Amino acid sequence: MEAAKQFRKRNAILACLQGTTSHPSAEMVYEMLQKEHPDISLATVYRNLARFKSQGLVNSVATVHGVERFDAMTHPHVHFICSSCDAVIDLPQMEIPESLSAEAEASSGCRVQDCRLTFTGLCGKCASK
Amino acid sequence: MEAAKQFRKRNAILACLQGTTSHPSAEMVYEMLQKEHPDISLATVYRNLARFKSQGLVNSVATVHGVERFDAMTHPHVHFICSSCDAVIDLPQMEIPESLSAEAEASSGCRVQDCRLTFTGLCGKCASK
DNA sequence: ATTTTATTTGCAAATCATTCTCATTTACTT
DNA sequence: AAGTAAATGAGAATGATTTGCAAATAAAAT
Repeated sequence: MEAAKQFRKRNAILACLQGTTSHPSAEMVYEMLQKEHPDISLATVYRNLARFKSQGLVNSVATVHGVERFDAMTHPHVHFICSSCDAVIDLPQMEIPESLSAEAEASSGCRVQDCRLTFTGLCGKCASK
Repeated sequence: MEAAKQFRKRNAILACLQGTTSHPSAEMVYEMLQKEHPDISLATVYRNLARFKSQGLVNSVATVHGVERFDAMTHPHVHFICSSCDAVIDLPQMEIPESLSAEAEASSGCRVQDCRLTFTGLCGKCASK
């Protein structure tokens, strides 16, 4: 059984994002793909991340120290950013209350398309140091 | 009655942020100060914004198209970002439920220091076009 | 299968926001 | 007035991201 020849690198980039919960940056994706595709270019990673974003396959969930972090999970969820180690962590147990978006629209006249809830602080590891 | 001579530009930068609800970027602050201080340098704006941030006088509330946006309001509140015109708008009517941070800590073992709730969509103006 | 056409990619240069260096200016202290 | 420390301006440096372009790859047409 062969991997499809089409879009080999593009698919690898998407698979990389889908196979991790670490919310990597473009550079992190590039490094993660080095073994599998030693000849990949960083520009290709950026290009395809931009494409995925415009297709709704991938979201940018945060910008940490000026670096964009990505997530292949399209279902909106809650994140935690560690200010010590810069980890971006899912909080899958938590739900964003449905009512919030409606409340926002009602109180402001805006049309809400997306809602993001992000905590900052110290992750478990860093807190215990 | 005279304005203090001390820190004239620094104070102007802080006053600028405190006198607007538009969540400007460093560059926008720089432009807003052109009349009052035509000789100010962009580096000074960046330097002082960084200082204010580390002093807790100013928060960075969002990064829009790679550009950091600032807010002199330290009381945590809810924001709306228009994906069409890039406005960052306060939703002062809305409260972030107190319980959320506690829930996040309980479910994750993280120590929450800050909580940010941000909606994205079309602002009133852009929605009616 | 071979030619034609369109898409994807690598590389390097360009861009843009932000930070840094360093010489100068400003304000405070004596 | 002279000394000292902090703040500033100007421009160079940095770092992330984007872009231009030519080469490689894949798809379509023959």
